[in-house]
Amino acid sequence: MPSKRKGTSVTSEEDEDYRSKRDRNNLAVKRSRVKSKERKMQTQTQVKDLKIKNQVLEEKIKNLTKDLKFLKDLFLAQAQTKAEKLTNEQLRQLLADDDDEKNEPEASTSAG
Amino acid sequence: MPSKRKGTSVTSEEDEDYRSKRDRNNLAVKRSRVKSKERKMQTQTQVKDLKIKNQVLEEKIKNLTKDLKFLKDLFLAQAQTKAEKLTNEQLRQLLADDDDEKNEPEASTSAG
DNA sequence: GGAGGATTGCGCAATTCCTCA
DNA sequence: TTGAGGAATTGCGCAATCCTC
Repeated sequence: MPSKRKGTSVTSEEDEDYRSKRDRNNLAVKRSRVKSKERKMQTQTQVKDLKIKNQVLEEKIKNLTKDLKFLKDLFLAQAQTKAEKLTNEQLRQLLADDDDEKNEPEASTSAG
Repeated sequence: MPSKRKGTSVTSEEDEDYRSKRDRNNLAVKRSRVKSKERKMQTQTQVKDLKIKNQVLEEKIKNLTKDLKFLKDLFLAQAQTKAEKLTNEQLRQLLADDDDEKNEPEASTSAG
């Protein structure tokens, strides 16, 4: 726009440089903030999702535990009734509450 | 032109008001941003925690499922071997895969 | 080695939220 | 209930810094 020469030339040139630089930075700032906001929101929905998933898993565990207890009781009762070859001790070992363990229950007992 | 003077000079009074107001707001802004940053960080750790908890639950489910299968097989084999009063059909019902169900497995069958 | 976008702390101003007479 | 006044939040620009090519 201003085709100024010498005198103010350096200044106006610097001004233009400065301005365009600022403008570019302002755009960069906007981009950056949009991105930041997006990330923020997405971690929030992530929290929500994880909480839900968590509940589902808890529920599943509840059901599995219940089923397991049911089967254990059933099995125990039947075995007892039938007076299997397994001794009570063996049974107890076999059915030891392994719900809290991290390892395979089968490995915990080694019946000869 | 800034004509100061006059203790009650509107200008200087307004200036002071303005300044103190700005200063207060600047502090508020700082507080707000600190809080915001804290919240941000805490939801991030929350995500991390939830992910870990989730893994633990998954693992637990894996183990429970395995235990359940083990017991089912055991029970089934034994029942079969012993030729229980329960028919195969009844057994099948009783042991129907209820892992995916949301209801109590006991209710699904009414053995007489 | 420096140009240029990305981040970030900061202040301003507008707006929103909150409280209390 | 209302509305005035102050705190909190938010969009925005500046400048310093970080980061990368």
